[in-house]
Amino acid sequence: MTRDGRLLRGERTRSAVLEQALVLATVSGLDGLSLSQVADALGVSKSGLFAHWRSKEALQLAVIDQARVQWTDRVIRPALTAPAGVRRLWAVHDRRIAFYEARVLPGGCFFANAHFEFNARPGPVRDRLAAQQTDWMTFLTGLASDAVALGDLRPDADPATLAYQTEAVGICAVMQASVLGPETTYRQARRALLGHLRAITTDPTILPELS
Amino acid sequence: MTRDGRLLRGERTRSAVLEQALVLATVSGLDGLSLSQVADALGVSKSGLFAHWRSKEALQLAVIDQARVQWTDRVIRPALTAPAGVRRLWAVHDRRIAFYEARVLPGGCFFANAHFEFNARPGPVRDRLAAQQTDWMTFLTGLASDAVALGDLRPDADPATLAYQTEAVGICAVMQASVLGPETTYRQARRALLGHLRAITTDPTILPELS
DNA sequence: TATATTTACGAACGGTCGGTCGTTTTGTAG
DNA sequence: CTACAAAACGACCGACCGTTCGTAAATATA
Repeated sequence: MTRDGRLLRGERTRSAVLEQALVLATVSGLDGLSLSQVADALGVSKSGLFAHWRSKEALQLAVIDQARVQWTDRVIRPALTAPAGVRRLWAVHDRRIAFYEARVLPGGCFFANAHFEFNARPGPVRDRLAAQQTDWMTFLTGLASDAVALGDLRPDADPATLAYQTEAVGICAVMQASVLGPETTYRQARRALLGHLRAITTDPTILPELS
Repeated sequence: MTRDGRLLRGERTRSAVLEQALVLATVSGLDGLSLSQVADALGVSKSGLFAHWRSKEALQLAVIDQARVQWTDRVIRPALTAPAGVRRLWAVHDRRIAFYEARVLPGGCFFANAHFEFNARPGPVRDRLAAQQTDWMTFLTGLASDAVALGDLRPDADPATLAYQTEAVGICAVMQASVLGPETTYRQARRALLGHLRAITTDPTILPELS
């Protein structure tokens, strides 16, 4: 247990900076972000940031980790309360859309923004983003696989394809929301996946109705 | 017919700049792009660019138009040779994936990258990107609608949902290609949509086999 | 030839960027 | 109170940004 007030202060500002940087990164981009921007938004000095991170890149990597923590807390963990199988896969998708709906991040989805920003720029940032993406797809594929193994889905359903479709519908949602309007888009995003799941499930009664 | 060699020279460099800027924008971003970068890549002077576009923003808008022309030439127009109906919708998707596969743009998809870069930044650039996106979705919805009207698809198929799913699978493809590998991803992207189309068509024989 | 017109250039500007450094402030420990 | 350690600051650096401006080169017209 840390009782040193100096360290406590450091950790407090450190986490405040990460939170703010995560928000700003979804608007200006993870690279478009400027350190002055972050510092000014928090009323701290730019040079003070270098006491916590040696370079901008180090801060960017920390922001990625922060985004992952947020995603786990607000999307994955709540969804894990649903029973394993197709209902849990649906819960993850539903929570994800709810996360977008709640406008937690003004720029929509940190991972989508950052991924498209860095996917053609080799380096540690791109690598970490890619790792997050593979982890996420592995997670989704595992959920789909469980749903098949538990008999919730027809045995010929391909977990990889289902994971791909789930991710596709989710990404497309956050992409279109700012253009076609959130309400229409998110309804469409739920309808598209739920309709598909109901079509391949062995027991439609365990899934919510199409609205 | 313009015969003035001065104007001809201007148009030549103008289009060369747009072509180069489009390529670089998919790597560095439409805003991350720097004018020196574009100028150096072509061996022209940075100040010379301002003879053609009054500001960086004007160039960005021109690049968007250039990207639209390229997209029309390489995706839409070739697909229009397919017979109207579900085959044409499939042809558009297939050509789109082929466009990604051909690595025409090193950063994957200009519109996806630019959209995620600007979707939270109000201004003329965002507005034009949004307009392109609505046009594209209108186009896809029209194709789906035709497919229903022609009797290629079951009458209860919803064109808007089908357009949404088509776009989702396409976007997800270019997103995942750099992470999961192009071959797997693009096969998945084709399989996902083709499987869905075959499931809702009235005559599966007019569509290619699932591979 | 002389004169416009258009494209393209080099030099320079103010501003912002990421980053460094020495110092001050804040808190702990003897 | 003194000595020390961590956090935060202000001033400053070189590099690059988008942009402006006066000028030279190329091409048209007379």
